[in-house]
Amino acid sequence: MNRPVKVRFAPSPTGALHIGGVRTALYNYLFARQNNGVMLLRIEDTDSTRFVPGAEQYIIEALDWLGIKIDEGICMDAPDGKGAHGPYRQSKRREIYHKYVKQLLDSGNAYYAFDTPEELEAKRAEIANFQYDARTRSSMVNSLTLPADEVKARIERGDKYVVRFLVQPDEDVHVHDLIRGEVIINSNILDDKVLYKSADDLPTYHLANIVDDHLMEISHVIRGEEWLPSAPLHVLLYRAFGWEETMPQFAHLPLLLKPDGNGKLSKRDGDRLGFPVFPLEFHNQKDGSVSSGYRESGYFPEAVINFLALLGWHTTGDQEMFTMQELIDQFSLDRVSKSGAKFDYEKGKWFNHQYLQLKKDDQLATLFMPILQEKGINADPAIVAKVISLTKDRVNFVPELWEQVNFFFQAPTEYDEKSLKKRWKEDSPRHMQELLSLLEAQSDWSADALDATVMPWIESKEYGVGIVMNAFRICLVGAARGPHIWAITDVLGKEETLNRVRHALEVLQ
RNA sequence: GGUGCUAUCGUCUAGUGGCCUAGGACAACGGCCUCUCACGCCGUAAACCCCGGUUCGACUCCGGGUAGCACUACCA
Repeated sequence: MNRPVKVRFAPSPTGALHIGGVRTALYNYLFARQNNGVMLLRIEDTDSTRFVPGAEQYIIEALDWLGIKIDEGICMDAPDGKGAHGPYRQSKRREIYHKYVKQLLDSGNAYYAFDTPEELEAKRAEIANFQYDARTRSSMVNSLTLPADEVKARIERGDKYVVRFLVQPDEDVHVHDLIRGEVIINSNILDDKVLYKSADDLPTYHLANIVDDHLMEISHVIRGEEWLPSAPLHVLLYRAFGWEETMPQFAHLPLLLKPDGNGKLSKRDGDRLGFPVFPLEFHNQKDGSVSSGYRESGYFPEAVINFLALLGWHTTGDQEMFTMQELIDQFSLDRVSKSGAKFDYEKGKWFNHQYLQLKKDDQLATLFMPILQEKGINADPAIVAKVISLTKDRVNFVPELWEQVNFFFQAPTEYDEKSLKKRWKEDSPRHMQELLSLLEAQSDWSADALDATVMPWIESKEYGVGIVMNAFRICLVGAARGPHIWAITDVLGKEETLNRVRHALEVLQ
């Protein structure tokens, strides 16, 4: 059966979008685009207790920043969703779920259960590995054990109840996974999952997910590996609804793991190791916490995409740099690895370095200007672009440019001690005095002309190029670093250069 | 505990029975370049989890171990 490709990304608005979620969204997007399919965004807000204000907007903004475009559902230009299958927020779909829960109840695939959370808890404490299933449901309080009229009476009286899925025992359930192949799980280990919660009159993930994917005509469910254990339940649900024919194909993605140690990557790991685990900075309105983001850290979206795409997927060959279009062209689910990938932040930095080198100097200047202004510097964009061209190859991020270029805009007020110790010699003041006189007389300030004046002078005096130039550098920069010296004098100009030498001569002895 | 998934350099991975004395990238280390710091370039070190089996031949296939991970909620 060849259905049009339609995938969905269905996050819960419970906080900032985790980087693992971003990768899931990315793989969905790549798959959709490659197959001329549709990418849908649905908000799974069926847990009213975990709802975080602003999280949904955050998700939309993050995907937009990364260039993951949404064709249907909630998106930037349609905050309430666009498409023929709305609403796209599960909390707005209560009536729809009511209808389908009833269908399951009527067909005998689900039943009412009156056990309270406390009773269940007690049961779990009492019986090790207690599971609500074929073995135990007969000893619980539900519509299978209660007389029909009492069930009716309880419901009418307003007793709290949940609806549970009736799982038939002793059956091998087959799940065909596009990445892992055939996964077989016996129904005995499945419990009678709650499909409908009493607490907030909303379905659980399992029910809502199946109903929505069916109604929204999803062809492929590409999601994290944490869902693999419940995939058989989902298959059973499709069957119970009579939707097996159009059941989506499944692909369960490997998890993103901690850079060190074991376990999946968490927000805490980012805090602990000093890197963001969220695409954008997030201000949690619920608990007041602030989490750093890739965008605010100076990452380019292309770099994040490239980095993430390769964490769990690779083609044959040695290509490392991929544009979004190349990823779309080359992506394939059967080349997604089966094992989890440790999150290697260092490689992420390298990707950003590569993309930064690819940018034009004036683009970088535009990005850097606000940072300069923050430092109280109003510079000519052309000069900024010029100094960036001299220094960009030594940084990974735009904000790092500051420490590379600051001396172009601010004369050194103090001099790096280590540099002085190593490069400021006993003769340096005398050398600089002589150099000063030489440069004062210099009319042509071009790099070539300066070189033609200074080098022969050093040679004739036998001072040593390194000795003089490094001392000169300390005068101009304040430390032993920076681009080629004539590139620096070129930007500084004659007067500023001379002033810096004079100042150094006053301060340094 | 139960169930499932997974297993190549420190990390991300290439490898689909002979092309493998296992390739690339990040990180590490060394060298070159050089007025400095970087970048860049060149190079070095670094891996097939273990044990069986199948086969003329296993990193590749099968079985068993082991280890890691995930799930095991009226959370998603």
